[in-house]
Amino acid sequence: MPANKPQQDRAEKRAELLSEARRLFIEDGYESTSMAALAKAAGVAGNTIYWYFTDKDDVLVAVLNAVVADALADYEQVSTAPIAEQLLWIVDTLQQMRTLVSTVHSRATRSPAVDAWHNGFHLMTETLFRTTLEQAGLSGTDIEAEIKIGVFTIEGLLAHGLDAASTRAICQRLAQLWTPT
Amino acid sequence: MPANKPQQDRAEKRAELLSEARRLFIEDGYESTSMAALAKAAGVAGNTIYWYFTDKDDVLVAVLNAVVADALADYEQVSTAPIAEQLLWIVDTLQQMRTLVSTVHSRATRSPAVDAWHNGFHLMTETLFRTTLEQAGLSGTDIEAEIKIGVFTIEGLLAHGLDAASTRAICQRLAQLWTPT
DNA sequence: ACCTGAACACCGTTCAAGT
DNA sequence: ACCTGAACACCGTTCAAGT
Repeated sequence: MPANKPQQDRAEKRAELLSEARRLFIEDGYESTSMAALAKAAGVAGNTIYWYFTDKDDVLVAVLNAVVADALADYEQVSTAPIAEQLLWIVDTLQQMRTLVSTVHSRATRSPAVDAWHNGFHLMTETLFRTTLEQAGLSGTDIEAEIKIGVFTIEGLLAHGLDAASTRAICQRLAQLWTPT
Repeated sequence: MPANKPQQDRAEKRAELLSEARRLFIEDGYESTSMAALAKAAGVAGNTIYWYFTDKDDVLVAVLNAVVADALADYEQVSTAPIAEQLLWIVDTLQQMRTLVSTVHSRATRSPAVDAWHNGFHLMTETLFRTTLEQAGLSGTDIEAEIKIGVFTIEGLLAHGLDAASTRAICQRLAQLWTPT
């Protein structure tokens, strides 16, 4: 009868490990968090993690998905706001994974799993931008170039952690670029 | 009498180690190149490197300086070309350190030496952009925002290695943004 | 001053053994 | 199915010993 009970427990334990990983990766960084430290924080032996995740990069991908899922869940709040406000919101929301941006780029060159996640994230972001730009009535052959400029700028803002004033100015300049005169 | 002869030899040997490091870091990546592999390629014992460099990050900084120095030496060729051509040249030239871009961002969070280099590089690039934009007759309060957008876009192009057509389109769109109508 | 072999502390991961 | 202690191969770095 209880055919899904153990699965329930398994999912819960995985979620616990994931929660600890998310906290440690964001607080201390991916490289600074050893599998031993993660296991200790979760109260299990070092190698137990490998029963729930294939390797350390798999933990990273799970953390990234969790952070992005939370962000998307809150997106509706601003989905109808002006473009500049949307951009600012995206940067602020994803700022929590500031330290993970460089990690993703670094690991993507070595881990196929992280590379796949990175490609998917860019695809999603560019689709989001394209929709927004088209709704704003933008047209022309340069729309693809503008999307890339937008994505790269967001990525740069995330990675470098500028002060609030600069961040705001850049988002507004970017939005202005996309507002037909 | 030969007070500078040993220094000469020392500089040569350091240059040899640096040359091997530059090749290996760019070909195989920073993380994939162990200090042991670097030493073997240079024909010395593993720990000999530490007499010429303080640590692995110090080798990285030396490699980065060498690559940028070579690039700047060639810059005069295009310093009077149109802005779009200048941007394209910068991306093409620095493309050789494509794999190192993510490494720099990743290591900057852990190594003060790499962080210092990274800050200096951004300062240099932004100064270069500012000069170019002012010469182009651009003014306004948004000039700082535009510089950042430019730098982040270049960085994104370097890190992601887009195809030639996309790269060209983005550089032209960026240059167009900076050309007063 | 320069170079080395050997050791150190750490890392992600694997494996045989338990329940 | 799930968890563990112990081991493995590797890493950057240090140190005592040589010349």
